[in-house]
Amino acid sequence: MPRPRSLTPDRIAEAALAVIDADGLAALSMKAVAARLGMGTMSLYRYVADRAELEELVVERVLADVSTGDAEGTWRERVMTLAERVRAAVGRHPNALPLIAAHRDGSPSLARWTEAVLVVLTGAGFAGRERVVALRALVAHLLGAVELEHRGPLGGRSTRRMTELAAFPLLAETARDALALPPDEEFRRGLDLLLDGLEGASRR
Amino acid sequence: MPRPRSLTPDRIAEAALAVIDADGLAALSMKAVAARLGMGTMSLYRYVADRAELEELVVERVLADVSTGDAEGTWRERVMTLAERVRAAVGRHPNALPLIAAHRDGSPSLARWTEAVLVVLTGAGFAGRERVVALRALVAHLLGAVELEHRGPLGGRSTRRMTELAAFPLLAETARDALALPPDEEFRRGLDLLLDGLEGASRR
DNA sequence: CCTGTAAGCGTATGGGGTACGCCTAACAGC
DNA sequence: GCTGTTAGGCGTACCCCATACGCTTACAGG
Repeated sequence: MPRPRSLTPDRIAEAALAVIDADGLAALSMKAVAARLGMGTMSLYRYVADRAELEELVVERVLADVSTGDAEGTWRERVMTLAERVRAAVGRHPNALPLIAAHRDGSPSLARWTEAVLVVLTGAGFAGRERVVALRALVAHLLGAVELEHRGPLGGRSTRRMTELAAFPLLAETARDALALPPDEEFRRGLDLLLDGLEGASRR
Repeated sequence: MPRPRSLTPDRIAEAALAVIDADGLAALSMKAVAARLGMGTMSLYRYVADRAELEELVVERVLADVSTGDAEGTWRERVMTLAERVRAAVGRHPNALPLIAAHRDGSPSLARWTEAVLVVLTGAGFAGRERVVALRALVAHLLGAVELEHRGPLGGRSTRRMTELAAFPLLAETARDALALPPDEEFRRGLDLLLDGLEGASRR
């Protein structure tokens, strides 16, 4: 038969991710990815329909690293573990975060992850609307926490600037406190607050 | 003196928001905004340094609508009210959500809102690291919930598609349950879970 | 009026995504 | 090995975008 394909979706995603990690999301272009693969720009279109599809490959590549097995302990410990795995995967490619937010609904790996969370929640006694609310609260919390961690406002550059805002004294004070709080601990304690609430709901 | 300015930042933000509301975020361009203001493209640059600054104007315009006064009741009711006001403001311009996520740290209105939340939290007994964690958890939850509400996966088009995923039975079942849950109720109940957890922490 | 200042804008540059069509590499069967 | 077929690789061209630069023009004070 004819000439064999020289690229796999995975190799393409890897190249795109390399561009994003090295030079930021703004540097992602068909040209840059093709160059890193040693091809001309238009050759990429043999493998992806358009830029959006390339972005989806990237997102899936990042989220495919998230394992959904081996979570041990009580249901809340297992939820925590699953959440931390997503956080870790995203943390490996923080520049890709806006892509992940934009394309997460198309990711099979995230669907797999969500199913795993639902297994745990169901085992904990959640069902029907309670379960919907619990799942969405967890996902919202995770999504927002990851976004906050990597895109201000209370975490780094802009936090430092906030410590000087005389007009907002509590904000300045809280920003100072925030600088001393390691991100891991902050994430864990924030999620613990939600899990406390969920535990109350599961007993009701 | 010389010729007077014919535009205000507010009029510019309004025009940009009109483009976004009518034709989506992808339609936002210097040209489209200038056209809506009855000017040539380059005239806009007399008022904003670049596209990023225009986007900041849009974000500030959306968030300036959020009132930080008049919140009544217990501290958790007041936090709920403040959160719902942000959700309502964003809901008025859902297409602008990615911009808000990108530029929220530059918004004075959001700083004002954050200060208001901190006043309530401080009044409830939160201080130091506890307060940092509480604030960040609330903001993360709000940010994530708003994003989930307006950009899938459990809310609309893609939710409907998920009801048919045989490979993920719980996801399909949960998606079906989600379709019957009004967004207002979902938001309120999700935030209530977190507030339950915060209430426990405030008593400790 | 005349002049200085800043508003308004036309043009040009450099980049991006991608439709289209050519050339050619690689394989199957003979 | 020769040949025909198929799809890979890519050059060109188009349109849209942001924006640097410099010209032209409107206005206000002398």
